[in-house]
Amino acid sequence: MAPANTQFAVAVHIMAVLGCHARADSEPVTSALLAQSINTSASFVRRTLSLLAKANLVHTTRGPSGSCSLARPAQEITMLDIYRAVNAPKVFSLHTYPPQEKCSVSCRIKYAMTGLLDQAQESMEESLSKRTLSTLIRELEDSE
Amino acid sequence: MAPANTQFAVAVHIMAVLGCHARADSEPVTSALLAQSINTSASFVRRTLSLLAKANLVHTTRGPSGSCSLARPAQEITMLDIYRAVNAPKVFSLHTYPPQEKCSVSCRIKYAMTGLLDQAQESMEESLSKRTLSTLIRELEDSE
DNA sequence: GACAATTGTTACTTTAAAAGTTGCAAATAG
DNA sequence: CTATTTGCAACTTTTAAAGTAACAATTGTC
Repeated sequence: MAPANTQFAVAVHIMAVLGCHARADSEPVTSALLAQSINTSASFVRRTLSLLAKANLVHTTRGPSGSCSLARPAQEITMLDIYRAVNAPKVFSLHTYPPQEKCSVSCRIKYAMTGLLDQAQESMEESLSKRTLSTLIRELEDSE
Repeated sequence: MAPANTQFAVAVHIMAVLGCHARADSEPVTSALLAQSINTSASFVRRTLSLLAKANLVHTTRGPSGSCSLARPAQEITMLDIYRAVNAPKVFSLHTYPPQEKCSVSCRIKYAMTGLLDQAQESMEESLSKRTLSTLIRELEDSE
């Protein structure tokens, strides 16, 4: 596959696995284990994983017995936190054609649309901010 | 340029030009004129234009003196109407890796995430539904 | 009816972003 | 020292959107 922007979906998947294994006595979670769950390569997982680590959502340790775990409780992690961590692209892009001087619409449309697009983006982010990782994990478990 | 999904932005630009020229006694708007304003080819414009026509947002006529105009007043056209007309992609995509049978998270994550993503999509669409084309045009004019 | 000007549509090429891969550096437990 | 893990950077592949071109369909004008 290619351009479809599944970064966020992959990141949520990673976090869900970490959240489930945080319970107790679980075996340590490595990028190889995550890769199995997501059905992709460990290297690919690590790229996303390191973004999550930089955003202080997960804690990683290297070396033998190195592993990953949630940096804080699942109920304190929102979907917006995850979205921001993987710096997913904005919902919409403006077209970048140079404005045509002669046309007043052409010259001002970019400015006028910015407000519109920012508002749509904000609505979407607010929706994400209302769901926590723990809620998602509960839903996963309830569907057993 | 390439993958960035500016379809929606282009469609709004088209609609804004049509809205501004709807005022009175304006010269008829052709795809060539729109192309000038957007700084792209007439052919590219027509592709988006015909989507807008199919969604009954614009009215087009062929032949000499053929042109385009809004199919209804700008205050009765929302940004969501335009978004839907150009069938822009969803905000998020799920990753399509086949689930790993052994892993319960892997098997159920897709289902659990659908609700989350749908909700985010809906929030964004609701935001778009609250803005009409006439509002955008007014903003364009106010920035003179 | 012939002609010209416009939209509609399809097929094609180009481009850029994301997916996916590889290799190795950095860290660390034993 | 060695083995095992994450971190990171460079590279190739894939895919969907951007952009182009050509022509069919429509229709006003003469």
